[in-house]
Amino acid sequence: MRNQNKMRQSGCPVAFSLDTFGDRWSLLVIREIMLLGKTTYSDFQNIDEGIASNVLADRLKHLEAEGILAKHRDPDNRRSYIYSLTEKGRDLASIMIEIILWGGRHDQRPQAIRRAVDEIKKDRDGFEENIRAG
Amino acid sequence: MRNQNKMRQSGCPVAFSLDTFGDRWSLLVIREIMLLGKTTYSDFQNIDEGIASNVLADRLKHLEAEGILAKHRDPDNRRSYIYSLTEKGRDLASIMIEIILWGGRHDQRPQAIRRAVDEIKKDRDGFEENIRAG
DNA sequence: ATTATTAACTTGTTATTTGCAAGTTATTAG
DNA sequence: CTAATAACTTGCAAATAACAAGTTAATAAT
Repeated sequence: MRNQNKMRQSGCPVAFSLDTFGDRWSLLVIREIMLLGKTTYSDFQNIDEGIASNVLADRLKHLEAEGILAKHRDPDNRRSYIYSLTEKGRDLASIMIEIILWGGRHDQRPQAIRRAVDEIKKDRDGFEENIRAG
Repeated sequence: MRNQNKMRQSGCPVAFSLDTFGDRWSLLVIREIMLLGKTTYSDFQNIDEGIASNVLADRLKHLEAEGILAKHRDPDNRRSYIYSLTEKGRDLASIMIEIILWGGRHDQRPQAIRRAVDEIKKDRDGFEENIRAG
């Protein structure tokens, strides 16, 4: 794995947070679950940004170990697993929202997708409560 | 450099944000400037978490290219440069605050430093305005 | 009942990035 | 004039990531 499990023990809450969920792929997986309702390994493999299979496996394992994600069998299909956010994972909602809003403010590209940005601007609290409800 | 400059063009604001500032070292450098008043290359080299010199140079270059940091000569010492946050960089304040708060909520380690957490809890708006004032 | 397909990974290999030690250049301090 | 310092850069080994292919168990199709 990477750097995250070394836990440099600086005691800083920022470093702690980053060690727990702060890398590109972890946050994109969290986005998929939190915002796009994706739940399975194959859902994540289809992420637009294209994650490698071994890296995805590594990140899922790490996020589960950190208590951000939970993994359960799919009751309707014994070869599937369903990944979901734990309470601790849903508590990332406000960070995710701020990341989206910042992106919305500074992304000038024509292909920028504004859907989530607009939704949050319209009713931020509702958006957040919705995530936290699980 | 890494991955960040590939800009996978997914159009997603989360991916955009992560490509701009979303890796461990970038965020730790931003923490140093935003919260600890550090401004120089040698300040950053002394980060508790221990960043490699070549990686630091890479991240500073990237953050400057992305318009998060500005680099100016130190008027009092011609061999120094002073790095500072741009408006766009200071606009990361709310993300940083949420990251700190999340860390504060979930870091159970005895050595966890609560200073910033407590300050933000006491007066979040003041804390944020202070950062945004530059 | 076989065979094909799917889901979730794992493995092997190559490419990229990181970490670490040392070196460079332009100041500034003694 | 010599030693330090600031900000990098370079070289190289080690760790990670990307890419392609393979494995195993379970479901779907014939």
